[in-house]
Amino acid sequence: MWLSRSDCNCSVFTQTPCNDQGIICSKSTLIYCIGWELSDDAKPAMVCTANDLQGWKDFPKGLRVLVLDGDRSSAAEIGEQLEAMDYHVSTFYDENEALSAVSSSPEGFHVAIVEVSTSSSLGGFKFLENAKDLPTIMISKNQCLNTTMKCIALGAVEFLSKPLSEDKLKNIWQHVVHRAFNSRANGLSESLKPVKESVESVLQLQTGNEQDKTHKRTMSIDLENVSRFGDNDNEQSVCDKYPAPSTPQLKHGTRLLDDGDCHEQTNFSIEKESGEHDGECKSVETSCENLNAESTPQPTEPEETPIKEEEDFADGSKGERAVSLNLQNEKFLSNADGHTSPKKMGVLNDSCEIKANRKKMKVDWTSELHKKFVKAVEQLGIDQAIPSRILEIMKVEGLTRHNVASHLQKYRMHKRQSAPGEEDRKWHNQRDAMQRNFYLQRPIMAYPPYHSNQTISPAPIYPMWGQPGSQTAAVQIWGPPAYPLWHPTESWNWKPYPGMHVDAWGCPLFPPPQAPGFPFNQNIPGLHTPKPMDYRFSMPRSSFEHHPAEEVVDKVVKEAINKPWLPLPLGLKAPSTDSVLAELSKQGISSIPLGNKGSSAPKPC
DNA sequence: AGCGTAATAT
DNA sequence: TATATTACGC
Repeated sequence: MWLSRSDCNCSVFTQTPCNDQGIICSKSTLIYCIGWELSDDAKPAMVCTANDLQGWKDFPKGLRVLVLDGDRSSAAEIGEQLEAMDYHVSTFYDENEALSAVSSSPEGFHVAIVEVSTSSSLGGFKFLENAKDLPTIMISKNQCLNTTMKCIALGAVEFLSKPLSEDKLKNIWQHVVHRAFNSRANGLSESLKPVKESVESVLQLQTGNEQDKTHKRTMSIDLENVSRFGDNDNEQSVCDKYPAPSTPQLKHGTRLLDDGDCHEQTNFSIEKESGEHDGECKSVETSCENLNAESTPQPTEPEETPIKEEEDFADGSKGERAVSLNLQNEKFLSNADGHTSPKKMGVLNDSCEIKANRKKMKVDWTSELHKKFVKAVEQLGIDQAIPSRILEIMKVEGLTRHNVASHLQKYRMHKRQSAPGEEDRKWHNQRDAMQRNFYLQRPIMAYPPYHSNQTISPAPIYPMWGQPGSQTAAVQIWGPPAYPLWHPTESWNWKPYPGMHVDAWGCPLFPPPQAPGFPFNQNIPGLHTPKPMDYRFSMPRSSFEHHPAEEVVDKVVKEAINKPWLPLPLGLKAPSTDSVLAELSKQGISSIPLGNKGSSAPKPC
């Protein structure tokens, strides 16, 4: 059985197969409709029986729409379309008339549709700026991104291109409901309450709350009863910060951030959809997090735990938030998905913070924490260093034996894989690379992968949110990042020459060359070998970026260095002492501190 | 039960 | 990628 659009006027309902209980409205649909997401326990509520659909009967009939279009024929056409949908239409050709109508009768309109023309007057903008209490949809014949952006920036809830179709118009009620549910509690105007209550009422019926069935009524009636939608106080309503969902069918300027995987207009994947709403419906997160909280064990003192929590973002990628402990201050890493949008910044953190306490948490092995760890390991000695004892010595609240075991596993692996004295640098370099990468790429938003290495791109049809060479663009558009960048003094990862610091794996040996096999790879033709001075500014040289030959050589050389007691692999000759010394001399190294530190020295067989 | 390790998941 | 989780053998 399928839910057809005609069965339910809520036109964003996705068509979802269901069991014989009735009709399943998708999760995303409900988010759109009601502004909050039902918990897993309440999932049966998403099963709409034919009877329940009565609650939405005639919805959204009666929506009062103000139309402002200087072009009379165009205005008439829009009016006809809207009336055909049982909306009540008030048409204006002049922004001043429209504004005075709104101010004299604020209860008269639920939503405005305003034409903005690039050629003639700026009346549309004037109306937009002066009727902030009214959810306003801007329309234009020209799909100019600049205009679109301006409209949205000025507070429009949506931008639609003309000609308007029924598909475009039938979802405009969402903006009304969205505003009703997303105004601050203290800013919720009396006129919004009926809308909210109506929706709640119907939804409670759907959740099987029998006692509410007596209050069953249709949305069309409730919309008629709404007096007005404006906020009474001067406080900016939340909806200004979280625009209502765009009409799903449309691919216009406001959805340029789509990463190319736009689905059929009414066929959103639940995962993606719910992700997109992470930032828009606070109550969505609250409800589902409560559930998560019950199943996810919490640290005894979360505020003292070096914990990160992961956040899912719209594109499925994740960001992390570090909730710091007694070791350092809280720092936000924000999302690394490059998909940041204004609606996800700033106030949005409210919901994110709620979320923060729910999800699995990661230990952020910061420099200091790692130091503590290493200190404990060294104190215990390599033989006695077992997770439980390390944990005892570290005395970090919130840290679990499992955390330590996991870190210990990695620690030992690194010790095994790295040459003595090289470990430290290697460890640091890895994090260096990662975080340089993080720093460089973070501001790049929604940048197609095939552009990633492009330094000169053709004039884009749409603006890029950031690209190599213009990374500041995104920041300029959306304001400063919501996350502080890594602070050098706080992080071991930003030391200019991390290898010179002995706070991790062992004793540093050399200034950081590009790869362990420094005497060799520099002689391989075609390999880019930055000078030491370039080191800090070069892009991270992960194994993925290495030339395959370089990677192989690195591996072989590393092996040879790690296990000098083994014969050299076939085809690899030991460098002559002279060549090594010459190379070292070239790099400004006159002596080699071969002394290894403590137990980290490998014992030859 | 705790540990080490490897594989796998997040 | 880093870290967590899991499975397994000890």
